Formats: sequence, structure tokens, C-alpha cells
Amino acid sequence: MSQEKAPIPLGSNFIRAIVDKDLEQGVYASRKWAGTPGDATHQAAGQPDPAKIRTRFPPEPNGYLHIGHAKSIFLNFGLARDYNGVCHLRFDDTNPEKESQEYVDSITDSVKWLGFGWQNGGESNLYFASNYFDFMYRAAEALIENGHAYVDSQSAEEMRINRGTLTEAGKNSLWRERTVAENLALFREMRDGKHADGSLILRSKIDMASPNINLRDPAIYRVRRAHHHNTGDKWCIYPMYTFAHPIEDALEQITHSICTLEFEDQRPFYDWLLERLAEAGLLAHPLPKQYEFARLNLTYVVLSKRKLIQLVEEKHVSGWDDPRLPTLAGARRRGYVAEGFKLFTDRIGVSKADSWIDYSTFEDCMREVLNINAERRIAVLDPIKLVIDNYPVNSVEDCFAPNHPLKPELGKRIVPLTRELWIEREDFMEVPSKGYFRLTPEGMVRLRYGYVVKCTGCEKDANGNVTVVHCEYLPDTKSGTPGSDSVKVKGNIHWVSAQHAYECEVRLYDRLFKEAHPGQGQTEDGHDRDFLTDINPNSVTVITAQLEPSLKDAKAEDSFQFERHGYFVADKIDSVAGKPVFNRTVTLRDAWQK
RNA sequence: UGGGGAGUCGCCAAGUUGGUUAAGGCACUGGGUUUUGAUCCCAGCAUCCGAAGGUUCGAGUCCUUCCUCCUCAGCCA
Repeated sequence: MSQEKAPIPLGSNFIRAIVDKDLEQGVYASRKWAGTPGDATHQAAGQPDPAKIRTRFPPEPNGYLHIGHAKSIFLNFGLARDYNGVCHLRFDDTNPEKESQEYVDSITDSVKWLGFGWQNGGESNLYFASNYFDFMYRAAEALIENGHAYVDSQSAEEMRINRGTLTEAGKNSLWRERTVAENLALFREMRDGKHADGSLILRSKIDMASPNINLRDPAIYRVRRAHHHNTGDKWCIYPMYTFAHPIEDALEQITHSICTLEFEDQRPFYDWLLERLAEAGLLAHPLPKQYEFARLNLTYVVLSKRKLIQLVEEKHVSGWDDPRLPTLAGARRRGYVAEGFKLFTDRIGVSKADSWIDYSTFEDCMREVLNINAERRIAVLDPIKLVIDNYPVNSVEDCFAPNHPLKPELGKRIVPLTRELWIEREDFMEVPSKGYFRLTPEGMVRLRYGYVVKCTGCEKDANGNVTVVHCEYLPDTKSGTPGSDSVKVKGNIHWVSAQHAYECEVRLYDRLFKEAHPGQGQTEDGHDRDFLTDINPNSVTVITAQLEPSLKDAKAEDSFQFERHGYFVADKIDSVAGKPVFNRTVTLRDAWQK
């Protein structure tokens, strides 16, 4: 037998390699889980954790989720699913000034929409960092008691100056050597509201000369009188991310804490903190470990929270769920589908290399799943009349159109054929360009699912614009009859009976930005370019289209392929029963360059 | 300029302890099928792994030097 290499598992990446190794070595085998988050004592009373690994998706509820978050969601929830683990949804709500319930709600919605949940057996793994404030306070006191933290009286400005620079060491604060008793007293006073916002701050005591600036006594607790969406006015001191996040992970028995690259420099503090708290008996080994991956960069969109907020607040878009926005709420309204996100995240992989993904890669993923899932319908978006002059005036004839060419079991539906039809303006050319094989004078074309017709001419208005096209049909050539192949034509155009058509509003969306990297580069006079100048002025076109009658019954969020055009969805918000309006999700690929 | 990361086909990305022909996907290019110029099918697509040296029977994988890019100086996350 030859020694063949084991096949590389699909979707292999460096994080899976780490998990594989950890599992193989039993790194987390001794973990216990009491059913809820808690400290060492709490967990020690629990059972061996049935979850092989625990991951978490920890958004701050201060904005809407976007495509970049989808990458993280699929990574974390996907890992848990594939390794018999559990993934927690945790709101990292340690800064009350920016956070709100509105964001909490939209985030839970989006996670569910992508197909994930937090119910695992009998437990609900939906958590809030703010529910750990009591423990965090206790942990801070423990740090103080063990000489690992002190209360600083420097102003923010002084702290900044004394932190040093990238190349120069910082200077110790004058208050760095306060006694444990003094620190404890002051910290309690901070908690009890005896000090003004910004007047005192709790810092960890590590090394002001560290080459890693994040280790120069980072701030861990600040005084901030602000109403918290979850804890109300209970606290006037709040922990910093740096301090809070490792603790959240540890209390939840997270094994693999996965975040983006910009937190790499934070990892030494993450480990330092957890070790100190383990020494103090508050946490037990094995402790969670942090791993970092490259965040998503997508061409033709902006994903920074600041820019998204600006687009919404300055009303360049209609709201957080504008179909042109890369938010998950917007994507959903646009007609993008969860399964497409799954395909996309599988396809782009996970690594530590900074990369830019072409927006078309994302669109292709959506096309791919929509092609499989979406039923076909007929829509004329830019209508022009076609009259079949040799067809009886009051006749209505049934034609049969398959609902899905790849799924015959979905059956066919009837589309009525009459003498006067709507066809696509671009399907007729009086003077055809090279390679054009649709309707032209004297030319023949098939009316899809109907007859072959021969063009006999057209009418024009005073400006020379074509207003009506005339043709005659070949009675023996109806689709589905033996004679249908008697006349071979290359062109095949879609149509809708003018008498039966559903006249409907359709929004044709295009990219929000006309540049691959909005705002990148500099202006002629050397300033940074404003990303707003790259907004595509034609990112949406609202038209009145003529749709096949059955489309009247479409329900909000139903997706269809409008044949020869693309994928469209009945708008989630603006559709009314019996009167849906459609959004173009993405066009079909078009290999024919005019 | 200090610390921490990253550089494999146009875009992503495997490549675990060095082992002989550098996965796969997307894109692209040919050809076929097709009542969507869609889909689908078939074929092609890196003598080369940021660069230059070196170690070795053998290097994308080890060593040295260099280059480029990202990231850190919030009482944001």
C-alpha cells in the first residue's frame, strides 16, 4: 500500500489547525462547566464541559452588523458546530455612552437570519458583559490587593504624555507607588461616586518601559456617570475593553477567543491579566487563548463603523437597512441570502494576510445559491410594444413556463399570450450591431415558451424613437409542440401580455461607490480624499416594469430570477399583499459585451 | 525610527515534523450542451513560492541579510 497523504479537509485554515491540535492533546479536557458563566469556584462545582470547544461572537451593541461581521459569525459559530462545541453570542457592552437596545435587537436579528442561535440543549448562551460587572469589580480589587493595579490621579493629558512614544519609554506616574490600602480606598470611592468623571483611573501596574505600548500600565477602570442600557445607573465606573474582554471569555469558559489582527498587541495583556486572576484563585486553568485573523476588506464598499454611520446620518442612504449598504440588514433587504454568505465565507477562507476581496466574488456567491433556489419568472423592465399582426385580436392562449429549469418537480405555470405584448426595448434593433441575434427587421426570434415570430417592421415617433415593433408569428412553432423545432432560431426573447401584465415598481440597485477603494489616495493638493466623493450617483434607479401576472402574489422577501435579467426580491418593507415591489439583488452574468 | 504581524497564479488560499510533478476555489481563455447571450460540462491556466545569498542528496518549508505592506502612543472596542 502506498503512503498517500491524507486529503486536506475543505476549509482548512490556521485556526482549525490549532483546534485540531488542542483537541488531540487534550488541552481543554479538564474544563468544567456549571451551566452558566462564573468564576473558578462556580465552574469547579460543575460537570466536565460537554462542549469540546467554546467560541464566542462578541459585538459591541453600538452599530449594525455588516458583511465583515458575517465572516466572524461564520468562523465562530461554524467552528463550534464542526467541533461539537458551542458558540456564545455576547454583547460587549462596557461603554454605556455608545450602546443601546436598538443595536442589541438588530444584532440578534442578523445573527438569527444568518442561521445561528444560542440555544444549546437546555442553556441559552446569550450573554452580556455588563452582567459580569460585579465579578470585574472583584477582580480589580484582587489586582490591587496583589500589587498589580493602582489608582492614578494624572489627567488623561498627563497620562498621554507620560506614556512615551513608539520609540521612547514612558515615565512612571507619581501615583504609581500608592499603598494597597490607599489604592483600595480610592477605588472604592470611585465606585461610590466620590470622584468626578476623569479625575481618577485604575491602571494595571506592569511596565512603563515596555516596547509594547499596550503594556505600559493600561487603564482598566474609568469613572463615567452614564446610564447603561442593561445595568441602568447601578455603576458609575466601567471597565475598559482591555480588562473586560479576557474576563468575559474566562467566565464563559471560552477556549478559543478569536478576534481580528488589530488586537494582536493586546494579547500579552490578555494573558497577563488572566494569569494574575488565576494566581488570585478567581479563575482556573486552562485559561482561554486569543487568536487573531485578518478582517474582511471588500472592494466597492465601506465597512468602517464611522463611515456607515455617516452615510446613514447624512442621509446618503435611506437608513441602516438601505439595500445598497453592506449591513446585514441592508443585505437582507437587497435580497442577498444567508446561504450565500455561508458560501462566501467558505470561499474566502481565514488567514492572517491582509487581503482585499473583489465585490464580484461576493455577488457570484449570491448568484450561485440564488440560481439553485430562486424560481424563474418573466419581467419586462424597459417595455416596448410588440404587436403580432397575424394573431387574432381577442385571443388569449396559455403558454407553459417551467418554474425552475433545474427542478422540473416544481412544475410549470401558465403565462397568457395575446396579440399585444411587452418586450424589452433592447431586444429590438433596427440596425443590429455585429453579433446581435435578437429581433431585427426581417429577422426571426422565438418568443420564449411561445412561438417563433418574424419581424415585419416598426413605428417611430417624431424624434425617431421606436414606439411599436410589428411581427407575424409562425403558427406551427409553439413551444412544446412537435413543430417547435421546425424553424431554428438563435434568439430567444421574453415577453409579457400587455393586457395581463402587472405594472410594478422595481428598484435597480448598483454599487454604492464607483471606486474600488472609496476615499483611498489623496487629492491634488495633498489632502486625504473624502470617501463621499466616490459615491455612485446612479446607485439606484426606480423603474416601472411590466411583470407576468403571477408575480402579483409574491410575498415579502420572496426571491425570483427574472429570466435574462437577474435575481430580484420582493421588498421586505414596502411590499403590500397583492402589490409587491421588487429590488434587484444582482444581475445575471452577461458574457455578451455590446 | 521601538514592538507586534503579513508577503505562495489576476483575487483568495492549502501547503503540520524539509522529500522529489506547488492543493483547491474564484476570475480568465478555448470547446461542447442549452427555448435564459444564464446555468451546466470538458480542457487550459505558477519550472515557481517578496528579493538575494547560504545549509542540504533534496527547501515554499531551515539559516542570514534586505525589501514591501499592515498594526500599536483612547479614561473607544
